[in-house]
Amino acid sequence: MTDESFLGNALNGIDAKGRLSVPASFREVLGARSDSRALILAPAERADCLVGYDSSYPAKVRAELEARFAGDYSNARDDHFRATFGAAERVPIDENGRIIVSSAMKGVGDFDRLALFWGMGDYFEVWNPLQFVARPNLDPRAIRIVQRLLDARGTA
Amino acid sequence: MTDESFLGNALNGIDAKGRLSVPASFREVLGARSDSRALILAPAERADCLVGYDSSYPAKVRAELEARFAGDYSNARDDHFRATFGAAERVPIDENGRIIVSSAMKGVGDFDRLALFWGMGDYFEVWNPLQFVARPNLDPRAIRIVQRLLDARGTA
DNA sequence: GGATATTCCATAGTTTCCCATTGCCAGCCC
DNA sequence: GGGCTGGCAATGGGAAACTATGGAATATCC
Repeated sequence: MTDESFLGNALNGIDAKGRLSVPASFREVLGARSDSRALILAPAERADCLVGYDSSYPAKVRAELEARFAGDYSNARDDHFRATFGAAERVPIDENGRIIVSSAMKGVGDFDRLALFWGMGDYFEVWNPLQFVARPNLDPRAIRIVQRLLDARGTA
Repeated sequence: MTDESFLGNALNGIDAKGRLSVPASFREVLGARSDSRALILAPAERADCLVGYDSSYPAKVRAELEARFAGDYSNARDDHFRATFGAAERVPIDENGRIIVSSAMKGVGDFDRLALFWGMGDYFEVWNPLQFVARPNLDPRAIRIVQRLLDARGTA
């Protein structure tokens, strides 16, 4: 079961083509959960970052939402589905373990040239590292870890 | 289970002949579900937009409606069936992945020159993007995504 | 015939694929 | 221990393939 949790973190570059390497350890977890050839990216609920799941996630959420809104034929139900599915993307992972970050997702996460992967157990987050370290109330040890990754890149 | 959920979005142009490209990712889902050479378009129940699904979906909708209106022999029930099935169209997808938006559907969705495809999991919606962003109570992140797409098209 | 629709081909901009390079870490030998 | 070596992870670049879209050519209808 330890295989199936997203742990740890990584700071990777986004190149001119929008390509971004998914950390090998996360790819392994993705493979253990469903299919390592793709992942799901979506805007996070409460922060300007992205969340990533394995590709079995949409089916799960669909079942969940359909149960929750059974018999509900309201606009609220529709808007909820809109926010859930239309704003998410299925992103294929190439032979080298990379994905391409669409411009839509770049906008949502306010990305520049770096992307920080952060394990969250059942899923993971992808941050602009500068937004991450600027976040108030976050554990200072976490911030120091990222600060060190940034320093190792030679980027202030 | 391959991915059979409609995820993500796309903003495509409607040309002078009423031609409209169906996003490749949606065509893939259509193919995985039934037939990628056609789709069903219908007026949405609660908004001035269209809903689209694969050709196997009407059967599912019928089952759903019959359950929802079981034992209901009202005019409302009949009107609902009229709106659902009579107003729907089976639209062929051409070699280049395009459909023709009939003038009837153009009226229903109040389309101009752009069409926004929006994934809803089990189906998808097609909007006039301006109507979409003007919609109250919709997740602001979804609206921002569309706003960015509109900006990328230049001020149209 | 004229207008409306349908099929076919052309193209520009991306995206995808493939291969090369770099750097890191582990293990190993001397 | 120091340095060699092999494997893997991350990244860069070029070329092929594909998407979205425009226009021309052909068919269809009144």
